[in-house]
Amino acid sequence: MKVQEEFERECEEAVLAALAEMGAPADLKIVKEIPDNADLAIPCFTMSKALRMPPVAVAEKIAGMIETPRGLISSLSALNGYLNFTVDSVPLVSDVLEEVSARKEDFGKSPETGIRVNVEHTSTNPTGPVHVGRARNPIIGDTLARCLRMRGHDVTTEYYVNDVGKQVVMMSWGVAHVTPEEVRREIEETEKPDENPKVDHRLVYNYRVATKKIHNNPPMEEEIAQMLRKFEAGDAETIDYVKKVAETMLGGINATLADINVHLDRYTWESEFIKNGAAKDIVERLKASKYAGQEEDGAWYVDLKDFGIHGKNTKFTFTRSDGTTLYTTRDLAYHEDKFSRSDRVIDVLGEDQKLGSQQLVSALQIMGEEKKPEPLFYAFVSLPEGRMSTRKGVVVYLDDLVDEATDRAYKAIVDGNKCKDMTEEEIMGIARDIGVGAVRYNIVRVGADKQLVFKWEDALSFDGNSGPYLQYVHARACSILRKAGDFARDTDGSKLTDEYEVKLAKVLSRFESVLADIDATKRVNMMPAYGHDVAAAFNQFYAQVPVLQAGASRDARLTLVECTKYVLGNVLWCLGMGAPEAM
RNA sequence: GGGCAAGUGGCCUAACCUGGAUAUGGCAACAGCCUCCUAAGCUGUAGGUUGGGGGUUCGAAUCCCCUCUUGCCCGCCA
Repeated sequence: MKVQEEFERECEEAVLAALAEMGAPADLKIVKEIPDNADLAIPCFTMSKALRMPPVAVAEKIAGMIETPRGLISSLSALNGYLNFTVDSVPLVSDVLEEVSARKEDFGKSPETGIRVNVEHTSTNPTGPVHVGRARNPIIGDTLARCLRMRGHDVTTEYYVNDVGKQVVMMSWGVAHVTPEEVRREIEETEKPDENPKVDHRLVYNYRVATKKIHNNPPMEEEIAQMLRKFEAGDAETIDYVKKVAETMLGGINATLADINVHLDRYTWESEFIKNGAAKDIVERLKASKYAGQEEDGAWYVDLKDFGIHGKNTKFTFTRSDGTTLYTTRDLAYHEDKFSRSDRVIDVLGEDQKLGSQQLVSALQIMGEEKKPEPLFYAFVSLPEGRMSTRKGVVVYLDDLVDEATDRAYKAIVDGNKCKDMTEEEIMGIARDIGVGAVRYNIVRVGADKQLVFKWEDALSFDGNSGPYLQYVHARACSILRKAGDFARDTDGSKLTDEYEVKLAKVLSRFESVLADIDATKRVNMMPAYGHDVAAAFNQFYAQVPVLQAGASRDARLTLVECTKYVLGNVLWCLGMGAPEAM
């Protein structure tokens, strides 16, 4: 994308030269914007004071001093105090097409940076299936990881498995001690039973029966407490048993994640930090700090009031009164572990973790750790009835959402009679791509810090600003290329001067800068927005400009179509969505 | 009580970090467009005091203060 940069440089230089001639101070700042009605705009408000002229007059004076066309600048006009520059589209379009054609599916991908980035996401407790309220985590995390890979970073995605604590111990107890008969009765008593045969859905019933049996039953409570103590003491048998149950549950969770194209590179088990003593080391290091203190009954804490922590209690407790470690203590050990093998550590977390994350950062600082995790928070998805709760049955499972979306996509394909030449298997594959695409897109398109109310009609939307809208354009482009057969690539921008052709090429050229923005801000919702821009520009082009019947510009247009296919294919890859060649 | 985040046409949403022109799209509504490359599409119409109030600025959806509403948090839980 040399031409765009060159163009911007030329504009800037021309303006600076004009300003110098007008006697403006040399350090005058120039602001550059890219608006809709021009390729580059420079507002003249800042110059107004220094030159003692109204902005509108400044703009007009400068515009009068710069002769166009000149280099890559094809025209310049002054309007409302702005200088609006237009680029010579011919070299620009040629440049875009050449680069995309040369790089193909690597277009937008940066050279390897060698920066090791760890993206921890999902990390949901292995005590039940993934529901839509939590689905934002894997979707945002996976999308971010994919974008960072495009940036050339060495990315590892990672799931922190919480296989420690009362919840998982109860869960394992339930798996070991609850009989099938008890499970059957529990299901019968449930108002809206969960019919899904996957393990993660089934084991929830063992967990529920266990909770009920243990409640108000002192001998059993003691049994659980006993297990917990053994666990904390590092008893390998107990830890391994609980881990095995957690692994079973995780199998179900991973199947769900795989369905939405999310694969984790690595799993780290919380229990490791108890077994290998890392959590104990953290305790010793924190105890040695000047912020450390001990309650009368023996619990240790660090006081974080000097670290910007507010509230009625600024103490951050890191051991129980009996000296055992807490979740956050182990999380500190985990972060040290991640720092030891990464340059950047990104934690995708629910907004309920904000305070915890802040405390973690402060504790790391107290320990003398120089690196800081980069948290990425998302607000919860709720239902119109309120907050999601498995217990209250106010819940939509991700498995059910994906199934429903896939079914609807299947019907749309069959109803649209678009499957005459397809096998059943092909139809199913496309339906899955579309269903999953709709679900992922719908969640990732909204800014992470925005509260989201889940509505089936939105999640299952296949038109307008939706995942399938982008996929449809990909399929359309593929269809044209299929029908065209072999053609000679033609990147000559002088053959693509139609307004829609130029607009499309300009949109394509923005891909790399979108990736750079996401790298810097972690705002993954910019990717679906960009994809929508590409798709919309293509659809307009498609409606206005014939390709196969284009005569002399046929090859050039086919090249533009092919470039769109590559860019959109890469966008869809970043979004973890399939790119169907027909739909 | 304190802290953190969000509030944008009937509904959802973009731009907010880094202040710039007439506030981006979509859904729903209305009116058009398939003898032509996939109508999951395209074109047009209508719909806004960016929750409210103050301030900074030549200029505020964007920054600051106040206020209201909503969500999240303030465990020797994970």
